[in-house]
Amino acid sequence: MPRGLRMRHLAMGPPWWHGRFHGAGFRITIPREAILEVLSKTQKHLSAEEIYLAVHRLHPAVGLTTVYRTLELLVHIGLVFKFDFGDSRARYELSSGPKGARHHHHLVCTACGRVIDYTDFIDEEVELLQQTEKGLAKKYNFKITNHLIQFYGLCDKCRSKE
Amino acid sequence: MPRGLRMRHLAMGPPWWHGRFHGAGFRITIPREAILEVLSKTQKHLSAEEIYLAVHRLHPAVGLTTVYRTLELLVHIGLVFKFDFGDSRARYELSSGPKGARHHHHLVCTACGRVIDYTDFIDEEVELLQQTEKGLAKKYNFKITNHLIQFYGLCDKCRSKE
DNA sequence: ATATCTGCAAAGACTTTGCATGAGA
DNA sequence: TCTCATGCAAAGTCTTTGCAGATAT
Repeated sequence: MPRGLRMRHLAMGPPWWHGRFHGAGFRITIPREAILEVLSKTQKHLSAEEIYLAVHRLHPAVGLTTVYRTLELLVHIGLVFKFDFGDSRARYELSSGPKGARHHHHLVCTACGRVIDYTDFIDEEVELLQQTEKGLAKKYNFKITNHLIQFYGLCDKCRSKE
Repeated sequence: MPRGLRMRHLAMGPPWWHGRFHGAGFRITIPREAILEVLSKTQKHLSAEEIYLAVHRLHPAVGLTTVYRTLELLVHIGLVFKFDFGDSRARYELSSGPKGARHHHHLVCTACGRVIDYTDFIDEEVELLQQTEKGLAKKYNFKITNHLIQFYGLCDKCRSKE
């Protein structure tokens, strides 16, 4: 693979996440870049296989195993969050963009599995969560790094079917 | 199987959850009673296999398949909540006791997998959540039935190892 | 009486591991 | 150059399904 693809990044400075890799002693490779690129260009909650298929279109040599291993790594270093929406396969999302944007939570329909991202009330939530985190961290001597909030119920379509 | 076991329940009136079964057209059977009994007597977050083993001690004839099917049913009718703590097996908890007690959330250590139940700050959380639920229900026309909150981080033991 | 439920065995789905080859720093 | 990363194939683990026999109401 020629360096062309990577030159595109270099032309606008190294991608913001390179530091995270080097800092932790990991290498920057084509599959890793491709997976991050796929994740950064979607708003969906992709499964490992969906990521594999998308990456595979750009770089057919990349295998599913590498996708799994890379996702595990990305979750480990905090670049990616792994979700379980109850459809028995893991879903992945970039934990934050270059600007730390896009913080949101999920609304999951227990009938059809649809997942809606919402950012409403996030400010109030975040405020309460930060207080809670502080209190919990102190009481249980826990170093809290993340949180998960999901609401479950019936979406409008499934509601009307009942 | 003689009716002795069930007489014990009848002697103190039918268990509180019988109505939930009959109302939904499901039958009350030994395996179902045994599974609910196991769940009601633990504070742990049991996996399907752990539940199976516990049930199996009381009723060796009950199989793992039935445990899975029963848990699915219990989750469906809202008696049990299914969790994912990241150890790639589902965990189950009674969603509430006879008195609706024990509402709590979880603190998950991402290093060792330990899960701590906490009830601190629950009141404030619940208040905020109810407002949020109301707002979300309206905006997205969702009928919200449940929520999930988990905090992730390092527990005290894993913290000191780093 | 009869629609449900159960247990066993087998299949299914997602994810992980072993190992030789290939590639980043 | 020398680890670290990858791909393929195979294995592993949890969970679901098919079906005949058993059971609750």
